[in-house]
Amino acid sequence: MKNSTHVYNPHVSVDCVVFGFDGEKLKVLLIERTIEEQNFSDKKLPGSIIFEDEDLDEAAIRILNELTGLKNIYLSQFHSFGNPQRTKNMRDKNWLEKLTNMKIGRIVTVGYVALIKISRKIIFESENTAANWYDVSSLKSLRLAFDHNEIADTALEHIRHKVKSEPSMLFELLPQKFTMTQLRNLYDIIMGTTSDVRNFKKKIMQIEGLEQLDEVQKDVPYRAPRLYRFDKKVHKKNTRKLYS
Amino acid sequence: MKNSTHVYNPHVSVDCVVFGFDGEKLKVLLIERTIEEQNFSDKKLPGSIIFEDEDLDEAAIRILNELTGLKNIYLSQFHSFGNPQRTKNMRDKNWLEKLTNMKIGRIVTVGYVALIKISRKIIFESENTAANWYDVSSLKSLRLAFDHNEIADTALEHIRHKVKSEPSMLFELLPQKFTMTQLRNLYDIIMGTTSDVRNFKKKIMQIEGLEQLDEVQKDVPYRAPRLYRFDKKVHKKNTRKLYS
DNA sequence: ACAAAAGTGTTGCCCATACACCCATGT
DNA sequence: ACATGGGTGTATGGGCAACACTTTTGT
Repeated sequence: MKNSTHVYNPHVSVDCVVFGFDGEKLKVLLIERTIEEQNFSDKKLPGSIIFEDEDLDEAAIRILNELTGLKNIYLSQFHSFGNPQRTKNMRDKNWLEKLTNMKIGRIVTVGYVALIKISRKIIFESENTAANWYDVSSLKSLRLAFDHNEIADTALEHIRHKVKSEPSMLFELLPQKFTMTQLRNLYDIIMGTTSDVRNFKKKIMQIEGLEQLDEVQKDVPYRAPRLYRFDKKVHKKNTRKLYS
Repeated sequence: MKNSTHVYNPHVSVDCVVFGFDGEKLKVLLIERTIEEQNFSDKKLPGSIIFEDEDLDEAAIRILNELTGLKNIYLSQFHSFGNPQRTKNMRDKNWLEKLTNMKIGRIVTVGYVALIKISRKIIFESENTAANWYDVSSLKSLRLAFDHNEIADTALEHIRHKVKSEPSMLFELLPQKFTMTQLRNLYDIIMGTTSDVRNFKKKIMQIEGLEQLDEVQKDVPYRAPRLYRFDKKVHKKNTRKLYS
């Protein structure tokens, strides 16, 4: 603090790791980045430098809204990344400076996890950005821009922990009506487990607000599975002092 | 991103919530802030704007080292705070600008929890700062500078969660040799529980590396309690795939 | 002897796990 | 009829919670 010549203010950005679930695989939303001069293309996490009068949560909400058109997305800040080297790669740096019309020295980024229902058809083509879902399992073979591989890995760790203390967050990834198998698959993919069918059902049905419907899935070439839904309001009402 | 006139770079700081335990109470380390012109005095968390080429973790290490002279302190980043209003209070703003000799618009801060053994005698008088331990329970009646009450509360929440998944972090707060009662008190204060003496011992003794010594505490006016110690190396060696 | 805190085991209960067979549907 | 995945119940063991009396030491 005393030697203010050492003090420096970086840019601050928010990066979002957006998870989705297609019924079988866990997905991440990545933005296609093309650098035409170099005939080069890769992927990055959605993110943006924060605006002048914007809170961090607000910035995350804005980024997701610009990208998907959706509001009321489940968001959870998980970690901040400030390694001075993280924006030093020349390709990344040039790309950023061209995009923002600013000289970029250093960026500290705040990481957010977002969970969205992949079922909602979303317009992923805002002006100059294209986004696509990628299997989480394919992440290790993708070289994302900046330190986005590290950020995505940390995000995965984060939701793993969070599912344990707050399993109801799983329903943010499922459509309004879903089958028990989908729910169990989702749980197992995130947690890296292989749950027993019967035991899983017993345990998960303890969650307030999760209820079995008198309805089955249509158009399946085998015995139609029953559908379930999750009522957030019922859940919140009856889940006050839980999460011991 | 498209409207770069909205983009703005704030300062980035790291604030540390330093916890200690004196055998009975959980303590936080607060810095005395005096504004002589106004004959005013209050407290704040230790923190600093990050240096130009410094990672966030490094900044936290530096802050704690400048404050206590210690190295190898347990550190854990827990949340970032970026509300644009958080540095808008005039008293805080003037104080900051005088201290840093810079115009301060906005500060995004990254919060760290630090755990230290209160037993080590520490020099808390670095040049112009004085720091003292305060009971965590007294926090709600103290009006800290900036949004430091909120930061401290979030830090407490954080260690509460963390103790559950990683109870060995409790030993960071205890002296090298400690009694079972101290350990249990510490656990109960953090978790807000009142554990049964026998059950607690059974459970906690499952931790690898925690061992009972053939030694008792001296100079107590009642039956001398036995001492325990925690061996970090033994713990790490035998605790690979745990924390399910 | 008394005050103050330390130390120590057993039991019952509940929850988590393990496990196998029949059912419904489409081809 | 067969292939595919859906759906269901019970028995067992381990871990957690409840619980009370004796020991040590200083005054």
